[in-house]
Amino acid sequence: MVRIALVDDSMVNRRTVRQVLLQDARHEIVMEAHDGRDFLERMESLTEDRYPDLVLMDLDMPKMGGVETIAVANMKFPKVKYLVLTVFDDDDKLFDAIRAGASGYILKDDVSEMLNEAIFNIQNLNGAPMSPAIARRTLQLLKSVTSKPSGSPEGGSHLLAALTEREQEVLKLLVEGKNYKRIAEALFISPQTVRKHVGNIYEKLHINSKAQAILLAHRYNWL
Amino acid sequence: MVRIALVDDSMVNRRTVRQVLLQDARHEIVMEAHDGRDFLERMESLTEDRYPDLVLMDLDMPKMGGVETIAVANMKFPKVKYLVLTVFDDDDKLFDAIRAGASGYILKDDVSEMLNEAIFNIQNLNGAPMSPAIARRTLQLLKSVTSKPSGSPEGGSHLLAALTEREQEVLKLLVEGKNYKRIAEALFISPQTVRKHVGNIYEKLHINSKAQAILLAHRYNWL
DNA sequence: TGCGAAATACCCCATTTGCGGTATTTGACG
DNA sequence: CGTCAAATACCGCAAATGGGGTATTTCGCA
Repeated sequence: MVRIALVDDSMVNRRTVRQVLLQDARHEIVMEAHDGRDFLERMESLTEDRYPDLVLMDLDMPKMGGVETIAVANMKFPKVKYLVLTVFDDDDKLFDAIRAGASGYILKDDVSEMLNEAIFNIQNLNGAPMSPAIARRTLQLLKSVTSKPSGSPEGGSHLLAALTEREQEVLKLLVEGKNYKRIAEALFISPQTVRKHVGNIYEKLHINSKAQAILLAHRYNWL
Repeated sequence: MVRIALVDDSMVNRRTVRQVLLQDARHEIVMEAHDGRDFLERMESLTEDRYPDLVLMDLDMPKMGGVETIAVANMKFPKVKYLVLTVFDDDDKLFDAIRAGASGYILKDDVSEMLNEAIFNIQNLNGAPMSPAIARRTLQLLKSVTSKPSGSPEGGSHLLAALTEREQEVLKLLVEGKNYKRIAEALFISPQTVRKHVGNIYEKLHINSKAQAILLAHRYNWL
């Protein structure tokens, strides 16, 4: 069963989507929210085992829009996937949503044709479903930014190279905002070991806090 | 009718693809070539009205690879669409193919399931069909080259607007990696007050650590 | 074969942070 | 004048973090 949350301010839209969703018996709607704030609050009141697997998110909502919501939710609930369902097909919205961490982007026009397939793709193939028109824009965007930026990470790459592979793995998770315990869980090692690695990393990079690690990582584009 | 060309050095592959293609009676195979050079030569011997509408292109071929071929062909025959069919799902190949002008990118594993649908998308919806895994990579690439086009303070700062001016000042210093004491010094207030502000900020942004604040700030380009 | 780098794991301790409160002052606005 | 939001400031406590160690195992390579 795929546990799904709907976030859309229009009840009519939710109703439509619900109808399409429930055509597939493996889908289960476990939450409905009418805006981003509402969604976050509902999530925060849940234990992890009750989280949805997938959130279908409208973009244009009062109080807190879809992009901001995805950005925040992606940090707090990184295992949950976010699929944008919207009427907007402009580059800015698409770009923002992708940057915020959306796993897919589907136009409402296409919902009835491809929503269920898209959910299957996200869940089982770890794919990134997009409406055809969106896919096309994505390629164009990707092509247009393909100007080979001059900011080649020369100063930083040699810094990174000073780290062992394991240390780089740890750093990556650290930069994602995870604490020692979560990093330990992700790497199947003890939190103590993580702390040791982090200590070594700090020494090699000449820094002394998590905040500085995140800053450095972003400055040198280790995203 | 969609006029289609197959370019693949393996006859077995061509045979497989042909079989899938011809399931749809609207498809017509007008050319088969075994590498890029072969394809270009055949194209050059044709009058424009005999060009294919769509070329299914393998990437790994002797003499002339798919990427170079697409790049050249796209210049010489700009009306023809190029759809990559390959076993490679690595970023470099994908990136190169898109830059060269591919209209879509499908993994050979997915051919039987989505090739015909992909062709329909390209022809009729002007879409850009991709295997789900490829779509995912595309999004990641797009995200990684996100250099922020223009400072759109409107785009995603809905969240930021929820903060008071003072809170925004505090957040800025927080994101620079300063601890409470340093922030307090910078703003000529007590560290206790800073902590209070930070608490309020976290509540408004629905986050709960300095690391998340830094991540969010960078995601929205409050650099 | 033995050395050293890397990874693992644990210890102690001081500081920082997140989170729950309460309280006072100030300024804007009806 | 009352009130409400914002800014200021403090208290306490538990958890997370940074900094200083030590010890064991593994593995490549000189």
